[in-house]
Amino acid sequence: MRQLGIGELAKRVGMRPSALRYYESVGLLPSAERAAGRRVYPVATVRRLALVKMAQRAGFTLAEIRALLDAGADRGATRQWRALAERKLPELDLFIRQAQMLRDAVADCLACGCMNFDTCGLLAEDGPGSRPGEGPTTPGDEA
Amino acid sequence: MRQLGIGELAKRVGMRPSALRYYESVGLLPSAERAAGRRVYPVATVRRLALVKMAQRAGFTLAEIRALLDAGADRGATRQWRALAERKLPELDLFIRQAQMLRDAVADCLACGCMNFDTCGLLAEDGPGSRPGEGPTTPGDEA
DNA sequence: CTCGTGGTTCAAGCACGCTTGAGGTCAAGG
DNA sequence: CCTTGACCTCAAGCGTGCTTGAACCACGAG
Repeated sequence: MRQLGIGELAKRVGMRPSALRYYESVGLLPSAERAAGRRVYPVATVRRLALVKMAQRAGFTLAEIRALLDAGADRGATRQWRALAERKLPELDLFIRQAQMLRDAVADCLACGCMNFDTCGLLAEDGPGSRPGEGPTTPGDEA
Repeated sequence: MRQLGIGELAKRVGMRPSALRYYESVGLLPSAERAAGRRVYPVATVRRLALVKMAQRAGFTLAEIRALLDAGADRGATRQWRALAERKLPELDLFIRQAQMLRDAVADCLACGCMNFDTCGLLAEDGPGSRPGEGPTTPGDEA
């Protein structure tokens, strides 16, 4: 069984078939081969989708993920991929650090028995508030 | 200057005033004091908003964040907060691990000179695909 | 006094990421 | 044969998280 139907693929990656069709429609998945009209996926797609989900949770938009995955499809796209990747790496780092801070905050708050974030003594007076490297929403961003 | 106008607060946290009004409207920020009809925020709000952004990036919905922040407002909410926090902690951990995997994947791909994720040899054949603890969504699959 | 700036409310609109519904095809099984 | 069920397409709908627009108010500078 090196090929998967859409239902089975969906089950494997924990999504709904409709989501996979949607991904195809927006170019995040290549148009799947059809057998008797039905989509048939190579098993490798599971991997691709795992990457997609990971990137998504890390705050990438589907468009960005598509850019990352598709790079290399033509020459010059590689350049784009490197650019995007290099731009995103520090963001990703920042993001991980923040996630850890949040995790620790939640854990500490649970441990210290305080009632919430705001009130928690462990969290008092430290925040920078505005961070560099993630400027005010800079919209003209993606393609 | 221990008080901030909405514009200034927005600038400090890198958001738009409209977003802050929206947060107030959905109860994520307490209804701000008014001076001559205008919202005036204590500086501490900067911290609260930093927490909000952090949690948001970590995949919490605004409703969940509100729950986390507001817990303690009344008795019994504390129970809820603990429950939510305990439920979210492992999620947060999983999430951080995944973010790190992604980060490393991106970094490795950049380093190895491959063209993209899919093609990258460093990433070949390892994925579990479906993870436990985040089950296959299973809501009466399709029609 | 008038203007500009920056605030107010409320309703509507938008982008993203899917889901749902209508209407149809195909293949196996009772 | 005829139903069942998984799949197909296409269009419309939905939840979240804001933004935008219209219409109005308040304050300070020129």
